[in-house]
Amino acid sequence: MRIGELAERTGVSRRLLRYYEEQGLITPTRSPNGYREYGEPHVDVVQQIKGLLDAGLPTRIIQQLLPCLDKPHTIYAPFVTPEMIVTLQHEQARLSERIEFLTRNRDAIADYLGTVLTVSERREQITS
Amino acid sequence: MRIGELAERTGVSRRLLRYYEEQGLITPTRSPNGYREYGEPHVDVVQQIKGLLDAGLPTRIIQQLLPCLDKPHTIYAPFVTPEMIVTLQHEQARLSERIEFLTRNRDAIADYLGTVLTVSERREQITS
DNA sequence: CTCAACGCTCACATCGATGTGAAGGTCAAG
DNA sequence: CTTGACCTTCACATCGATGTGAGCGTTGAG
Repeated sequence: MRIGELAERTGVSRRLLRYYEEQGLITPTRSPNGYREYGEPHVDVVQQIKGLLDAGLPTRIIQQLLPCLDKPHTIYAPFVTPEMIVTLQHEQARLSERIEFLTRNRDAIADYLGTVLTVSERREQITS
Repeated sequence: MRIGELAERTGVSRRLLRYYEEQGLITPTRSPNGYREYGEPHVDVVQQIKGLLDAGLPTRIIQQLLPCLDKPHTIYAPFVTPEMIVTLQHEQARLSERIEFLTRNRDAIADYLGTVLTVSERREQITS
């Protein structure tokens, strides 16, 4: 498919799709006329990228992460340098921290909402 | 304490502390001479802000979140408008999505690392 | 053939989070 | 009284993620 269709199916603008490519996150092939050609798997990859970006990860990290996020679990082991492993472990730890932090905050909000809602319920009973 | 100490204790630059204030996230008092004066609780708040920012939340959301993230669980209920509640519920949902997404990805990396490490162990046994 | 809809590249604009520095005020130690 | 280490405001710079548009090529339908 071409860039327009992919944009529509992923909700990511054409501009950004080209940007992702520039950042080395996706590498579509080119038709003879120079048009970018995307395959079906790109839909998932782009959504993955979008999600990670939304989650606050920078593209240069996403680039490191992507190769180990595909389903068929291809073994890239021979190409994996020790440095990459270290980077991945490091990133994994950072992800965990982030998750923990967000969870704590979400739970705090839940608590708060719980309290607030109970109180306003009580108030409703009184005023009614 | 003044801005320098707070910066040192939180690891957040003076510049950013002023920026947070400009964004309405913290409101230090002023000494007669115009210097910003921070209290002990600001240390925690600033670290909270830093964490949320690192987690990818924009300041305008953090501003909404902060009032319900303090420990003594003050009841702000009387001041809470229905719109704010809706916003909070919405933000809570978004946080959950983010958490879920990050968790999935972290686990995928864990899987990958698991596989890669096992393979390289096996290789070591062979070559040794 | 022409026109609309799409694609391409390139470049400049914006926005939020930050850095950096200028020009000046405050204050404590020597 | 001076010097150095703070503080102030203001403004411009940068960086990453995005938008927008100009100028031009491609393609398919009428």
